[in-house]
Amino acid sequence: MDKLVPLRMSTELNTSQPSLLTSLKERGVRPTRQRTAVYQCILTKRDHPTADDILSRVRHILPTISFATVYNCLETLVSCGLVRQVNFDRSPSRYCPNLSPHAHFKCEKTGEIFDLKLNDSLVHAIKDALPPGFVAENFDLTFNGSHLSQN
Amino acid sequence: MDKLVPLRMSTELNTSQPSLLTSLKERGVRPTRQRTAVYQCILTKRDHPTADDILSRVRHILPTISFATVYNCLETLVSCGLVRQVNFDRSPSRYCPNLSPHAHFKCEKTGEIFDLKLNDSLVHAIKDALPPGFVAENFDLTFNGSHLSQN
DNA sequence: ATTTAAAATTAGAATAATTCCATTTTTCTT
DNA sequence: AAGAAAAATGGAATTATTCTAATTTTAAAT
Repeated sequence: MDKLVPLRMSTELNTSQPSLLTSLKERGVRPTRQRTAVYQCILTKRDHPTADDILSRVRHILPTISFATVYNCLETLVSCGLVRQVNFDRSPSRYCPNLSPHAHFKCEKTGEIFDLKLNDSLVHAIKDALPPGFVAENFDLTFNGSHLSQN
Repeated sequence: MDKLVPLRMSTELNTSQPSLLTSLKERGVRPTRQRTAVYQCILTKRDHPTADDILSRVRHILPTISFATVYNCLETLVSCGLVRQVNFDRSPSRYCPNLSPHAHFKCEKTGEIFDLKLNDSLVHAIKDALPPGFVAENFDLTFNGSHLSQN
């Protein structure tokens, strides 16, 4: 498959959740059962699952789906800009359907990953950190720390 | 070896380059020939080398050094806060001796990685993106894009 | 200077996430 | 229904990194 150019940047504002069908068809990518199921998994439980997590979840719906297919589907969804791939250091990639501009926070105690909304002014300020001659397609902002759940 | 607590955060301002000997001794970590050589390699050619790059460079000085040792040394240097580990997606980790607050920009055309200085106000603004209850030890900001070298 | 114990280095095996490959299946178009 | 293109599949391959067990080096104590 050719590498697809995402229509949206990971840091671009996007309020309306685009439908899978629309987004895939726009690019002549077939909305197969596997792709639909993988996407639904990511949308339903938004806990930044790994490919491994996704495989076991999606197998409840499509018991014979393979690892290779999960990776293929994820690649397609990321290329289409429907899903963001989230990496913390070199741990397994995680997948996130939130397309609005946000950073990621990983709690070192629980391993939980949180989306942190970035407001427009910060997004602008970050882009302004680029000196002349540097043109960015996207940026990633990740935090490591601890999340104090107030009980 | 126990996990070391870095004295400095990756995002903390640090003008004086700390000496290897001082930083290691402060923590009771032995300044071996291998560690010294690995650190020198990273300092000398600041092109964000991978462990593989470092192995071949350091072998000019210590021809028998092993891969395991390079990884061990890098782990120690990172734990001591003398070196930052830089990750872009899931490609091999790169190593950076620049301890001042900076982001990383990867040129998709050339693969080059650039340090981008972050001024204090932006560092503050980024930390302010954390909602109450989130305490970050550090953050990483990475850009992907293209670098237009003006000729 | 020797001895000793802890720490560090080493080579090679092991691990694990991801990608590749060759084949089969599905899907679209005619 | 047939043919062609795309996608899915299982398993093998890849690769960065970590682990392991044995050896060597180091710093400290005698």
